[in-house]
Amino acid sequence: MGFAETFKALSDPIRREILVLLKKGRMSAGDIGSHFDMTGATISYHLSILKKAELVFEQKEKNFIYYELNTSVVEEVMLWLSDLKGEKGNGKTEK
Amino acid sequence: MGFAETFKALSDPIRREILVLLKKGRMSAGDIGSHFDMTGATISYHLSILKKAELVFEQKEKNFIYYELNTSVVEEVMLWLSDLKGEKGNGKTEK
DNA sequence: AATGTATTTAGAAAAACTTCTAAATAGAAT
DNA sequence: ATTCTATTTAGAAGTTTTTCTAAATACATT
Repeated sequence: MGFAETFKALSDPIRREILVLLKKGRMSAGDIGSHFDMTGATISYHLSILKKAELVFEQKEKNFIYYELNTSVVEEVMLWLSDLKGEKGNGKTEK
Repeated sequence: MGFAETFKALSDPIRREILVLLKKGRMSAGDIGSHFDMTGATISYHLSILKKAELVFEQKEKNFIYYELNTSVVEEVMLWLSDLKGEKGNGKTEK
């Protein structure tokens, strides 16, 4: 939770691309990594940040770890932006 | 445009708070600064980042500079998130 | 013209971020 | 049990971000 972590996670292009990949469905860390020209360790670092932001969750299976998009947090961010835009809502604000 | 700059701008809590302040209407740099325990120079730095991200625009008047929220970029971010979530929307960006 | 007010720019220091290599962990297959 | 495969953790290097102080700019007022 906390918009700080969520927006920070979204602020990196690699991490946004990972999220877009996950739109199609869950993927293992290795499969995700194969889309980028970086070491597995670096991908693991990015996944850990997405996980901390709760933008993804993981499922261990055999010796793979699958990552899946968590759309509910995406929704929360949209609500914050919607409120910023001055959408009806209840006028509550959070930083 | 460029989501990189936009999300990066949104990733800082001070900058998000500035945007929330601007919900009520335009404010001068000084008025914005008075809400925070930081030097005017630092506020100016944050405003420059919001400006680069086009999340705000400025209007010079006398020797004041007024800042105002740019809701259209907020809207674009919402669309990106909506697409990520797999919304149908207007079908602009499918996969 | 001189001073004051509002804001930005420059430069520097500290903290945070991104990336790598190398090593560690955990489960699967031989 | 040993080795292979998938992934993470640790430590270090380079880069970027955030903040400050001090100086600069620009307009307004005296």
